[in-house]
Amino acid sequence: MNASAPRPAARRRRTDAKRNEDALLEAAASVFAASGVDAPVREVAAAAGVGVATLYRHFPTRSDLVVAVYRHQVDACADAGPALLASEASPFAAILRWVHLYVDFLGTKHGLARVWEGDPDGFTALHRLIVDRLVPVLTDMLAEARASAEVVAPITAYQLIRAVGDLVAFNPPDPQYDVRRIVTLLVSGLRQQQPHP
Amino acid sequence: MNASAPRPAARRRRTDAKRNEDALLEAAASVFAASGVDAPVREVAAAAGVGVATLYRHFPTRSDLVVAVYRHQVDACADAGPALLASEASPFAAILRWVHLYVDFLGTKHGLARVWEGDPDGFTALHRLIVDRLVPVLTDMLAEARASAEVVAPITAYQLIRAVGDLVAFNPPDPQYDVRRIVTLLVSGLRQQQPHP
Amino acid sequence: MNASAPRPAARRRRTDAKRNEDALLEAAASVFAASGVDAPVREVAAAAGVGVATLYRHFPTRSDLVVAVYRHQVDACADAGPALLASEASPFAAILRWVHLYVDFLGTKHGLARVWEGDPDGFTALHRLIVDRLVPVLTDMLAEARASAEVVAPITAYQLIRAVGDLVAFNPPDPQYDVRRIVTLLVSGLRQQQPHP
Amino acid sequence: MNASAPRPAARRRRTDAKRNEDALLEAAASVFAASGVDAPVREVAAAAGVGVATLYRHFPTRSDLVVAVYRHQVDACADAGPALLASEASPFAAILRWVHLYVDFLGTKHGLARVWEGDPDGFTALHRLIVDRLVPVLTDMLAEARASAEVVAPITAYQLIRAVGDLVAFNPPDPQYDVRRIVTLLVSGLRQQQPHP
DNA sequence: AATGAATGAGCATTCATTCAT
DNA sequence: AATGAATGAATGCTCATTCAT
Repeated sequence: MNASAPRPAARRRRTDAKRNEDALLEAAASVFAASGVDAPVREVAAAAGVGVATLYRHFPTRSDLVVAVYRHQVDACADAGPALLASEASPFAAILRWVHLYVDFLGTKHGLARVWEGDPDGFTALHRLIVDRLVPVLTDMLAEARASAEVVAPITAYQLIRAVGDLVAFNPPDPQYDVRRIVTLLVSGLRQQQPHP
Repeated sequence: MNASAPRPAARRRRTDAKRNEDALLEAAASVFAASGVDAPVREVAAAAGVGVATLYRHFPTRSDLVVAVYRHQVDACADAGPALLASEASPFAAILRWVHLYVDFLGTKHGLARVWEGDPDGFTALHRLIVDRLVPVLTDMLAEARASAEVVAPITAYQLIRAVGDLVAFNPPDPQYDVRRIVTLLVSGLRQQQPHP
Repeated sequence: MNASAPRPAARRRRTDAKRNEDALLEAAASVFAASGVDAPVREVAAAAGVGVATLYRHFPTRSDLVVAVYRHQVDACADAGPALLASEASPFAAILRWVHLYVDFLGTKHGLARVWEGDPDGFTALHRLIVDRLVPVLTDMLAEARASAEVVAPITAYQLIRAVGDLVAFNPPDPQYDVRRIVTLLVSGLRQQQPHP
Repeated sequence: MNASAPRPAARRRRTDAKRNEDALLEAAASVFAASGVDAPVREVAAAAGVGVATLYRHFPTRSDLVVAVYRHQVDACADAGPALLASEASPFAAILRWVHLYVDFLGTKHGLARVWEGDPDGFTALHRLIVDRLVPVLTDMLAEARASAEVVAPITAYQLIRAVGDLVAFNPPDPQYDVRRIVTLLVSGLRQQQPHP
């Protein structure tokens, strides 16, 4: 036995634990989609087929769980920004596509709007994650779009991301109300000089 | 017994009841502003100086209370539509002003975003109230703005009102995030042909 | 109807509420005796035949309940001090009798020792009650006993009361260990000059 | 296999196990002092740098751990009895000194009062240890003191040891309440004929 | 019509103990 | 022999709603 080959027992234990963590993440994603991020922790644990304490072991606070659930998607979204800038016909087109990717990410996650409140309990971590990863990406895209004069409205990336979050957060798929259309409306406003209300 | 001369006792009864109802409405408005529309009913009853059961008598569901609290403001908002259409420089300008009046109304009411969810428990009534009173007003304003080609985006009044609600609902005054600026951005998008995302 | 004859409904309500409160006090006394003052609140509520929330209504914190349970007995104990001073053959005899009344009061109350810890959660109120009501009584008795030279040890009433509490707190009736005998031993030490350990 | 030459592997195993046990004892002593003997077992295991199951292997019950932690000190205390009898000026002086050694031992161990309860869960073992080791020592000392008529109160060693335990158990250092003074008061009572309460 | 006491379900969290590796 | 992940029962507390007076 040597350092590069850990004992099977140890590795297996970790494998099982990882399996549980994955099950929790899947369960949480599903439960959050169905019942919002405020769903009872017991419900998540039950959906994952584990005890509540197991959930607490892996994710000591609800915030940790929420962040873990969304981190992958946030990362993918962040990575897509530069790619779209390169592939789309114009910076504005890239922004529009990127914002819709962000909408995909926010998807069905009810209750996520609380992320933007200064909630001391929970959502600080997710708030930070989004701000840290997505705001810089969109900031760059907006800068390019301004350089080409496609975007003229004095809106920051933070404001736009937060607004989209609000628009999506509480809207499950609804034939009467197509979120994408509204998000497109919002983004298209970037091309307008802003009137005085 | 005849309608024009109720017995003094009965009249007194009604007077007291009205007084209670008014106290409840004031209390609810204040509590909702401070703690959101999810605030405990006891808190509202206590603020009004009445028992909880009295609250329930007047407003059997939370939804009824919410509606009653906001009906006056909704009415005022509805009435302002035609007036703005007459006084502002253009239909678009009128729409912009009117939407900001609506923002004023939504103002400090945390948690109001749930109005748009298909919440069976509450909010159905407020949803209906807003749809019944405000959507027609904004529909007319949009029609005029389209007639003058100021507005070209294919957005319905319902969609716009709902979007503004989402944008405002969870955002207490925050120096980092000025809701009005975002709402203006959204409205200014009405003047743009909508791109395909 | 006049002020001296409240409406039957109101009075009856209060009567019922009082009945519940009494039931809770009895239940708490019994449960505390059996399982200590740390016993689950649910257990007390169940023993009283009421819901937990009813318990919380009457006694918002555990501390409140504990104090309420013991207040009557503390009062009785306090009142007995001067009476014993008058009736017993000597101040020392009165002290001895009084301390044993205090032992009766502490009786079977397991877990009560925590009263003396600086427990921020709970017992501050009971601690204060005992200090406020009993310490002055015993202080007077000790003063008289010192005046007649029966008591010479430099011990304060607070120290003695606390010591007796410790001796009794965790000792349910046990044939192997008679608390009264030990308490008597402690009190009889008051007549001795204290040696240097 | 023979006793005088164990295989190196086996010896190594035992060495490791011993190391773990020592680490656990040190950790437990420290944790018990800081958080009382009720401290979570995980805390002890973590402080020792081992898994909880390792703790359970070495000390199947909390009681076992408590006893192991305190055995050395109990032994030292027991040994001091005869020595003091020889060195002090009188049997009573020896008793007083010895009891204060016992107080030193009980020292910072919060929650130890439960030792005297008939706790089926834990503490039985520590109870037995103290009874087995210390009671005989104090019994001898009391016998000598009675022989010289210094002690006249009919108290057993068991009762005295238990009383001192109760007095010390829940009293962390507190300027308002000096345990040693009270213990001295108790011991000095031994020189008094006991009054009838 | 008004009261407010009572209810009990619901939720977050902790901890002792077991067990597969 | 050691590990530490998993378990789930236990507990404190809150809140919407009902109901007898």
